[in-house]
Amino acid sequence: MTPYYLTAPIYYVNAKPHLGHAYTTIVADAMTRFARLSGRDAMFITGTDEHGDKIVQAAAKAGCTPRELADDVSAAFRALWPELDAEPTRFVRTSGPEHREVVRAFLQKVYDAGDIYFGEYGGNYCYGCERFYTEKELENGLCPQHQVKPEYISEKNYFFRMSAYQDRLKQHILDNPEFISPERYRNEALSMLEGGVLDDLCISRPKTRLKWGIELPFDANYVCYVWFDALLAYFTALGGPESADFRRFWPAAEHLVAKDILKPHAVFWPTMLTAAGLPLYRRLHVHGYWLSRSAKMSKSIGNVVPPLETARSLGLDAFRYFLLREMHFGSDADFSEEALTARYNADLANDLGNLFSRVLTMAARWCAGKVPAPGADTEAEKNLKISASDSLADYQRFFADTRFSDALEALWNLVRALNKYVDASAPGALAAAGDMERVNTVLYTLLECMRKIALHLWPVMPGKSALMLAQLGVPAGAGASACEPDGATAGAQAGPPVGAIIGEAENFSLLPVGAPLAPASNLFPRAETDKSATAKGKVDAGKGKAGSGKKNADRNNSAGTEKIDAGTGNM
RNA sequence: CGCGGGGUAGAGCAGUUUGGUAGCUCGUCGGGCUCAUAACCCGGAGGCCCCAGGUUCAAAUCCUGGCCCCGCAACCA
Repeated sequence: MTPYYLTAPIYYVNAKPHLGHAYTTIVADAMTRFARLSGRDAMFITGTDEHGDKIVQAAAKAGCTPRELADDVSAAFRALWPELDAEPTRFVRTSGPEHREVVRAFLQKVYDAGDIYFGEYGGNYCYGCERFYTEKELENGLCPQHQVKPEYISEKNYFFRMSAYQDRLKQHILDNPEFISPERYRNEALSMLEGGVLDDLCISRPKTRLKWGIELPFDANYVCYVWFDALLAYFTALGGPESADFRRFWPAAEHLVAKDILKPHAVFWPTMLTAAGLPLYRRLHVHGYWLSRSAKMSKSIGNVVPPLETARSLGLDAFRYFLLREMHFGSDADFSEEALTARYNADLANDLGNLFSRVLTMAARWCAGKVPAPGADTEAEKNLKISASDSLADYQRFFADTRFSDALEALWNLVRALNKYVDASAPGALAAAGDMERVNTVLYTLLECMRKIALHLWPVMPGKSALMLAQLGVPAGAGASACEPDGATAGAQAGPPVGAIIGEAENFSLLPVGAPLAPASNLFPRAETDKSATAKGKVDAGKGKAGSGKKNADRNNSAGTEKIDAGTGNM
């Protein structure tokens, strides 16, 4: 099996997780699940980055030690992922002993190679902020935080000879168009390497100023700069550069990050690897920000979206679907409850949920609740299968290229085509006319396509995917080609078997005839909005159209949007 | 002239690489259907594709010059 190694960031523990962290981790989880469906031996890691000045400051503010803060926040991150159905294979903490040894060995290696030197750095230092400021950052020569004049101090430090690798890195990016993607971030990275602008990187902090870090192996008076430490967590997760896992997975390494940490990943990290004589990662995937009320989320504006509460409002799977569907990977996107609800109703309730509902009801009525044996295909089936093949192939191609929104849109082309197919083939009329062979053919075609949809959605909505498959009579832990009675994969890593989508876009006879079907389905109950509540209030009027905007006080005022218990979709 | 991204129907976006009747989702208006979650299906309305020049038989797309919005700008994770 081809290996696949995906890293989500190891998150900085200076603050609790927010929507952005949730998004990155869910994307990583979805990519990993997709890699498994595609037949790869996939590993996905994340963790927490716990050293540095900011942690010391945050701890002081919280009235605890850096260790206590790190333990606390790291645990919060770790506990969140299962709540989001994100299942990292491993979770690394940079304050752990294994990581310290990986970092020290790496530092020593680069030091021995002659790429770390002792030098002097001078600059405007603000004691209040405990950091240096550049001339441009100062406001009228004063620290923007404290409005005091910074002191010019110079300090002896260790520097990594990063500038020496600038040209080689630039050439690598030019020679490998997929090394950094999407393209806009590749351009950003290239612009960081233009015209000899790259400085050497200061990689030490004197202990007089900072003690919370990893001690340099060649000078006990200094600790390591956090980024030089943090990036190596990607090694620690594999057991260090001497391990068997490293040899197997590192050549397949892909990183997933948000745009704010582009530079460390696109510039620091590859130059570090080169200096240590190690191969570079394969790819770097960079995504944008979730905006809240069209602005970057920030505590001071007060528009931070809490991930877990939001995820629960319409159900975790709907939340994951929304994140992957709404944001075009790489660009920023706006988050709002309204958009989430709109997406939920339009895509999940109306299109997909209702498709399951109507088809399973028909199967219960006319096929005795079992998968019927199809007759010969007519033009309608042939055309539908051609378009289904296209949709599935597009989905797979886009998903593999991190174009999740395009992928889901392609899959929904199939969902909509199935709804149209129901209308066009009018199974009700066929049944009334006694043409049961046609009814069976139509329903088998629908059910088989629905199974493909459910299977392909597993990376995005693992819970609902399993439920959909169960409603279609596909045993848990079985996929496509599947339906073999081994059930080996069921258990800890429940879900379709590795490689389950291979061949799915071409073969339309994979659903076993005679399998028991759920008698009804209510996967995504419609979420009520103010408007639909109003419309509902005047159903009896006959027309069903909400023409007047009449207000229904009871319905509208209490909660606005009704919350749905999404834990169990019934079947 | 620091760097990058963006400005396309009421909203959100795609299309720009490889010029050729401007497309998708939501919303809106009208119709149909009943297997279904007031859903689904069909059809309509709605756009000087930021502005001004230029190249071309032809420009949302290529070129030049503006205007506006958003990020980033280097010991910040």
